[in-house]
Amino acid sequence: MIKKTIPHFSLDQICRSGQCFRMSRLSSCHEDSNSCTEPSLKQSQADSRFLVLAGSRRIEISQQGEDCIFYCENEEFEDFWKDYFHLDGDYGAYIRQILPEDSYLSQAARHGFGIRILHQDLWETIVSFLISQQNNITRIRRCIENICRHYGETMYTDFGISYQAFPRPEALAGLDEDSLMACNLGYRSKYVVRAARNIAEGTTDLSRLRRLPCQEARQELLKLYGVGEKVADCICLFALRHFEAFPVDTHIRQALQGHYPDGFPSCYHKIQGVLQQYIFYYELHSPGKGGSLK
DNA sequence: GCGCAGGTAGAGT
DNA sequence: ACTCTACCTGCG
Repeated sequence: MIKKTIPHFSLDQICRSGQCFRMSRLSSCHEDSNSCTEPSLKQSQADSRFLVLAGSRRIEISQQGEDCIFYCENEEFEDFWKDYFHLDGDYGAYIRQILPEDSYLSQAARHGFGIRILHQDLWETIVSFLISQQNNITRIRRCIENICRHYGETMYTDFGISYQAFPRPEALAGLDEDSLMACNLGYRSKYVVRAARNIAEGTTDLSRLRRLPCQEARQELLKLYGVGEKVADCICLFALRHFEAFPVDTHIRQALQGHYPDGFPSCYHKIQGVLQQYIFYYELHSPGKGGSLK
Protein backbone atom coordinates (compact mmCIF):
# COMPACT_ATOMS: atom_id res chain seq x y z
CA MET A 1 0.00 0.00 0.00
CA ILE A 2 1.02 3.57 -0.74
CA LYS A 3 0.64 6.44 1.68
CA LYS A 4 0.48 9.95 0.29
CA THR A 5 -0.41 13.37 1.63
CA ILE A 6 -2.16 15.19 -1.18
CA PRO A 7 -3.51 18.72 -1.12
CA HIS A 8 -6.47 19.61 -3.31
CA PHE A 9 -7.61 16.02 -3.43
CA SER A 10 -10.95 14.74 -2.18
CA LEU A 11 -12.20 11.30 -3.13
CA ASP A 12 -15.66 12.27 -1.93
CA GLN A 13 -15.80 15.27 -4.23
CA ILE A 14 -14.35 13.38 -7.18
CA CYS A 15 -16.87 10.62 -6.62
CA ARG A 16 -19.74 13.10 -6.69
CA SER A 17 -18.36 15.28 -9.48
CA GLY A 18 -20.19 13.41 -12.22
CA GLN A 19 -17.15 12.63 -14.34
CA CYS A 20 -16.83 8.96 -13.37
CA PHE A 21 -19.56 6.42 -12.75
CA ARG A 22 -17.80 3.38 -11.28
CA MET A 23 -16.45 4.97 -8.13
CA SER A 24 -18.26 4.41 -4.87
CA ARG A 25 -17.93 4.97 -1.17
CA LEU A 26 -17.38 1.79 0.83
CA SER A 27 -17.26 2.95 4.43
CA SER A 28 -20.02 4.79 6.26
CA CYS A 29 -23.49 5.33 4.86
CA HIS A 30 -25.13 2.26 3.39
CA GLU A 31 -23.83 -0.84 1.65
CA ASP A 32 -25.65 0.42 -1.40
CA SER A 33 -23.33 0.73 -4.38
CA ASN A 34 -24.72 4.17 -5.06
CA SER A 35 -23.97 5.29 -1.56
CA CYS A 36 -21.46 7.89 -2.64
CA THR A 37 -24.28 9.80 -4.24
CA GLU A 38 -25.96 10.01 -0.86
CA PRO A 39 -25.24 12.81 1.51
CA SER A 40 -22.47 11.81 3.83
CA LEU A 41 -24.01 11.07 7.18
CA LYS A 42 -20.70 11.52 8.89
CA GLN A 43 -18.71 14.66 8.33
CA SER A 44 -16.46 14.65 5.30
CA GLN A 45 -13.38 14.87 7.52
CA ALA A 46 -13.97 11.37 8.85
CA ASP A 47 -11.95 8.51 7.46
CA SER A 48 -13.61 7.19 4.36
CA ARG A 49 -12.86 4.40 1.96
CA PHE A 50 -13.65 4.29 -1.74
CA LEU A 51 -13.70 1.69 -4.46
CA VAL A 52 -12.61 2.79 -7.90
CA LEU A 53 -13.13 0.73 -11.03
CA ALA A 54 -11.45 2.04 -14.16
CA GLY A 55 -11.18 0.13 -17.41
CA SER A 56 -10.03 -3.30 -16.29
CA ARG A 57 -8.52 -2.10 -13.03
CA ARG A 58 -9.72 -1.92 -9.47
CA ILE A 59 -8.39 -0.15 -6.41
CA GLU A 60 -9.48 0.74 -2.91
CA ILE A 61 -8.36 4.01 -1.41
CA SER A 62 -8.94 5.45 2.03
CA GLN A 63 -8.67 9.09 2.92
CA GLN A 64 -8.58 11.16 6.07
CA GLY A 65 -8.07 14.83 5.41
CA GLU A 66 -5.13 15.05 3.02
CA ASP A 67 -3.77 11.66 4.04
CA CYS A 68 -4.52 8.89 1.58
CA ILE A 69 -3.76 5.23 1.42
CA PHE A 70 -3.78 3.56 -1.98
CA TYR A 71 -4.16 -0.19 -1.56
CA CYS A 72 -1.93 -1.36 -4.39
CA GLU A 73 1.69 -2.05 -5.19
CA ASN A 74 4.05 0.85 -5.74
CA GLU A 75 4.51 -0.06 -9.39
CA GLU A 76 0.80 0.06 -10.13
CA PHE A 77 0.49 3.34 -8.30
CA GLU A 78 3.34 4.91 -10.26
CA ASP A 79 2.37 3.41 -13.60
CA PHE A 80 -1.33 4.00 -13.48
CA TRP A 81 -3.18 5.55 -10.52
CA LYS A 82 -0.89 8.53 -10.09
CA ASP A 83 -1.71 9.62 -13.61
CA TYR A 84 -5.36 8.53 -13.39
CA PHE A 85 -5.96 10.96 -10.53
CA HIS A 86 -3.67 13.60 -12.06
CA LEU A 87 -1.64 13.77 -8.87
CA ASP A 88 1.11 15.72 -10.63
CA GLY A 89 -1.38 18.47 -11.44
CA ASP A 90 -1.15 21.67 -9.40
CA TYR A 91 -4.79 22.43 -8.72
CA GLY A 92 -3.90 25.23 -6.34
CA ALA A 93 -2.34 26.94 -9.34
CA TYR A 94 -5.51 26.45 -11.40
CA ILE A 95 -7.60 27.96 -8.64
CA ARG A 96 -5.21 30.88 -8.34
CA GLN A 97 -5.93 31.73 -11.97
CA ILE A 98 -9.49 32.58 -11.07
CA LEU A 99 -9.99 36.34 -11.30
CA PRO A 100 -10.25 37.90 -7.82
CA GLU A 101 -13.40 39.77 -8.86
CA ASP A 102 -14.99 36.52 -10.06
CA SER A 103 -16.69 35.76 -6.77
CA TYR A 104 -18.99 33.12 -8.24
CA LEU A 105 -16.19 30.92 -9.56
CA SER A 106 -14.08 31.60 -6.48
CA GLN A 107 -16.85 30.23 -4.34
CA ALA A 108 -17.45 27.29 -6.66
CA ALA A 109 -13.75 26.38 -6.49
CA ARG A 110 -13.85 26.67 -2.71
CA HIS A 111 -16.65 24.10 -2.64
CA GLY A 112 -14.94 21.72 -5.03
CA PHE A 113 -11.36 22.36 -3.91
CA GLY A 114 -10.58 18.62 -3.98
CA ILE A 115 -11.79 17.86 -7.49
CA ARG A 116 -9.32 16.40 -9.96
CA ILE A 117 -9.86 15.84 -13.65
CA LEU A 118 -9.39 12.13 -14.04
CA HIS A 119 -7.52 10.53 -16.91
CA GLN A 120 -10.07 7.89 -17.78
CA ASP A 121 -10.06 5.10 -20.32
CA LEU A 122 -11.10 6.49 -23.71
CA TRP A 123 -13.50 3.73 -24.71
CA GLU A 124 -15.16 3.59 -21.30
CA THR A 125 -15.57 7.36 -21.37
CA ILE A 126 -17.14 7.33 -24.82
CA VAL A 127 -19.71 4.79 -23.65
CA SER A 128 -20.29 6.47 -20.31
CA PHE A 129 -21.12 9.84 -21.83
CA LEU A 130 -23.15 8.38 -24.68
CA ILE A 131 -25.27 6.94 -21.89
CA SER A 132 -25.24 10.18 -19.89
CA GLN A 133 -27.37 12.15 -22.31
CA GLN A 134 -30.85 13.05 -21.10
CA ASN A 135 -30.25 10.76 -18.15
CA ASN A 136 -29.64 11.04 -14.43
CA ILE A 137 -26.49 10.01 -12.63
CA THR A 138 -28.11 7.23 -10.62
CA ARG A 139 -29.33 5.53 -13.75
CA ILE A 140 -26.09 6.17 -15.64
CA ARG A 141 -24.29 4.24 -12.92
CA ARG A 142 -26.77 1.41 -13.12
CA CYS A 143 -26.53 1.23 -16.92
CA ILE A 144 -22.75 0.97 -16.82
CA GLU A 145 -22.90 -1.55 -14.01
CA ASN A 146 -25.29 -3.66 -16.10
CA ILE A 147 -23.05 -3.52 -19.16
CA CYS A 148 -20.04 -4.58 -17.12
CA ARG A 149 -21.92 -7.39 -15.45
CA HIS A 150 -23.22 -8.76 -18.73
CA TYR A 151 -20.27 -8.23 -21.04
CA GLY A 152 -17.21 -7.42 -18.92
CA GLU A 153 -14.44 -9.90 -18.28
CA THR A 154 -14.35 -11.26 -14.74
CA MET A 155 -11.17 -10.16 -13.01
CA TYR A 156 -9.57 -11.10 -9.70
CA THR A 157 -7.43 -9.06 -7.36
CA ASP A 158 -4.33 -10.51 -5.71
CA PHE A 159 -6.54 -11.29 -2.75
CA GLY A 160 -9.10 -13.14 -4.84
CA ILE A 161 -11.77 -10.48 -4.90
CA SER A 162 -13.68 -10.69 -8.17
CA TYR A 163 -14.97 -7.77 -10.18
CA GLN A 164 -16.03 -7.01 -13.73
CA ALA A 165 -13.83 -5.10 -16.14
CA PHE A 166 -15.38 -2.65 -18.55
CA PRO A 167 -16.12 -4.69 -21.69
CA ARG A 168 -13.88 -4.14 -24.71
CA PRO A 169 -15.44 -2.76 -27.91
CA GLU A 170 -15.20 -6.22 -29.50
CA ALA A 171 -17.46 -7.62 -26.80
CA LEU A 172 -20.26 -5.24 -27.84
CA ALA A 173 -19.61 -4.84 -31.56
CA GLY A 174 -21.43 -8.02 -32.52
CA LEU A 175 -24.60 -7.25 -30.61
CA ASP A 176 -27.92 -6.35 -32.09
CA GLU A 177 -28.44 -2.60 -31.87
CA ASP A 178 -31.24 -2.99 -29.36
CA SER A 179 -29.48 -5.57 -27.19
CA LEU A 180 -28.32 -3.07 -24.62
CA MET A 181 -31.88 -2.06 -23.88
CA ALA A 182 -31.74 -5.09 -21.63
CA CYS A 183 -29.11 -3.15 -19.69
CA ASN A 184 -31.57 -0.24 -19.38
CA LEU A 185 -29.81 1.98 -21.91
CA GLY A 186 -33.09 2.80 -23.62
CA TYR A 187 -32.68 4.57 -26.97
CA ARG A 188 -28.93 4.94 -26.28
CA SER A 189 -28.39 1.25 -26.92
CA LYS A 190 -27.80 1.75 -30.63
CA TYR A 191 -25.38 4.60 -29.98
CA VAL A 192 -23.15 2.35 -27.89
CA VAL A 193 -23.34 -0.65 -30.20
CA ARG A 194 -22.54 1.43 -33.27
CA ALA A 195 -19.61 3.09 -31.50
CA ALA A 196 -18.32 -0.35 -30.54
CA ARG A 197 -18.55 -1.44 -34.19
CA ASN A 198 -16.76 1.67 -35.46
CA ILE A 199 -13.91 1.05 -33.07
CA ALA A 200 -13.76 -2.71 -33.53
CA GLU A 201 -13.78 -2.27 -37.32
CA GLY A 202 -11.16 0.46 -37.19
CA THR A 203 -13.34 3.25 -38.59
CA THR A 204 -12.53 5.08 -35.40
CA ASP A 205 -8.93 4.69 -34.23
CA LEU A 206 -8.63 5.22 -30.49
CA SER A 207 -4.84 5.35 -30.39
CA ARG A 208 -4.84 7.99 -33.11
CA LEU A 209 -7.53 9.92 -31.27
CA ARG A 210 -5.29 10.04 -28.22
CA ARG A 211 -2.54 11.79 -30.18
CA LEU A 212 -4.80 14.42 -31.76
CA PRO A 213 -5.08 18.00 -30.50
CA CYS A 214 -8.34 18.92 -28.81
CA GLN A 215 -10.25 20.38 -31.75
CA GLU A 216 -9.28 17.60 -34.14
CA ALA A 217 -10.14 14.92 -31.59
CA ARG A 218 -13.46 16.64 -31.08
CA GLN A 219 -14.22 16.57 -34.81
CA GLU A 220 -13.43 12.86 -34.94
CA LEU A 221 -15.64 12.13 -31.94
CA LEU A 222 -18.54 14.06 -33.49
CA LYS A 223 -18.57 11.54 -36.31
CA LEU A 224 -19.79 8.88 -33.90
CA TYR A 225 -23.54 8.35 -33.98
CA GLY A 226 -25.00 9.73 -30.78
CA VAL A 227 -22.01 11.93 -29.95
CA GLY A 228 -22.89 15.62 -30.04
CA GLU A 229 -20.90 18.63 -28.93
CA LYS A 230 -21.49 18.22 -25.21
CA VAL A 231 -20.57 14.53 -25.13
CA ALA A 232 -17.54 15.12 -27.39
CA ASP A 233 -16.31 17.78 -24.98
CA CYS A 234 -16.78 15.47 -22.00
CA ILE A 235 -14.69 12.81 -23.73
CA CYS A 236 -12.00 15.36 -24.63
CA LEU A 237 -11.89 16.54 -21.02
CA PHE A 238 -12.26 13.34 -19.01
CA ALA A 239 -10.39 10.87 -21.21
CA LEU A 240 -8.07 12.89 -23.42
CA ARG A 241 -7.39 15.48 -20.71
CA HIS A 242 -7.77 18.48 -22.93
CA PHE A 243 -8.41 21.20 -20.38
CA GLU A 244 -9.65 23.63 -22.99
CA ALA A 245 -12.63 21.35 -23.61
CA PHE A 246 -15.69 22.99 -22.08
CA PRO A 247 -18.79 20.78 -21.93
CA VAL A 248 -21.93 22.91 -21.78
CA ASP A 249 -24.92 21.09 -20.33
CA THR A 250 -28.11 22.43 -18.81
CA HIS A 251 -26.43 23.35 -15.51
CA ILE A 252 -23.48 25.09 -17.10
CA ARG A 253 -25.74 26.86 -19.58
CA GLN A 254 -27.79 28.19 -16.70
CA ALA A 255 -24.71 29.30 -14.76
CA LEU A 256 -23.28 31.03 -17.83
CA GLN A 257 -26.51 32.94 -18.34
CA GLY A 258 -26.72 33.92 -14.71
CA HIS A 259 -23.11 34.77 -13.98
CA TYR A 260 -21.35 35.39 -17.30
CA PRO A 261 -23.78 37.35 -19.50
CA ASP A 262 -20.80 38.65 -21.52
CA GLY A 263 -19.39 35.15 -22.02
CA PHE A 264 -16.92 33.06 -20.05
CA PRO A 265 -13.69 35.08 -19.60
CA SER A 266 -11.21 34.30 -22.37
CA CYS A 267 -8.31 34.31 -19.92
CA TYR A 268 -9.70 31.02 -18.59
CA HIS A 269 -9.47 29.36 -21.98
CA LYS A 270 -6.59 26.97 -21.36
CA ILE A 271 -8.04 25.59 -18.14
CA GLN A 272 -11.73 26.19 -18.69
CA GLY A 273 -12.43 22.45 -18.50
CA VAL A 274 -11.18 22.35 -14.92
CA LEU A 275 -13.17 25.44 -14.03
CA GLN A 276 -16.23 23.93 -15.67
CA GLN A 277 -15.99 21.05 -13.20
CA TYR A 278 -15.98 23.43 -10.23
CA ILE A 279 -19.10 25.11 -11.59
CA PHE A 280 -20.83 21.83 -12.37
CA TYR A 281 -20.10 20.41 -8.93
CA TYR A 282 -21.19 23.65 -7.28
CA GLU A 283 -24.44 23.81 -9.21
CA LEU A 284 -25.17 20.19 -8.35
CA HIS A 285 -24.24 20.13 -4.68
CA SER A 286 -24.27 23.55 -3.11
CA PRO A 287 -27.23 24.13 -0.78
CA GLY A 288 -30.10 25.99 -2.37
CA LYS A 289 -29.07 25.06 -5.86
CA GLY A 290 -31.59 22.25 -5.93
CA GLY A 291 -29.01 19.67 -6.83
CA SER A 292 -30.67 16.45 -7.84
CA LEU A 293 -28.09 14.38 -6.00
CA LYS A 294 -28.26 16.44 -2.84
C1' DG B 1 -49.99 11.57 -14.06
C1' DC B 2 -46.34 14.53 -15.62
C1' DG B 3 -41.85 16.62 -15.91
C1' DC B 4 -37.23 16.00 -15.65
C1' DA B 5 -32.43 13.90 -15.92
C1' DG B 6 -24.77 16.26 -17.66
C1' DG B 7 -28.44 15.70 -25.42
C1' DT B 8 -28.75 14.31 -30.07
C1' DA B 9 -30.52 13.05 -34.69
C1' DG B 10 -33.67 14.09 -37.99
C1' DA B 11 -37.25 16.70 -39.92
C1' DG B 12 -39.14 20.99 -40.80
C1' DT B 13 -38.88 26.04 -41.67
C1' DA C 1 -28.34 27.97 -40.38
C1' DC C 2 -31.63 27.84 -37.12
C1' DT C 3 -35.83 25.80 -34.31
C1' DC C 4 -38.68 21.88 -32.85
C1' DT C 5 -39.48 17.23 -31.37
C1' DA C 6 -39.20 12.30 -30.34
C1' DC C 7 -36.66 9.41 -27.60
C1' DC C 8 -36.03 4.84 -23.09
C1' DT C 9 -36.67 4.86 -18.27
C1' DG C 10 -37.27 5.67 -13.31
C1' DC C 11 -37.88 8.80 -9.78
C1' DG C 12 -40.15 12.97 -7.38
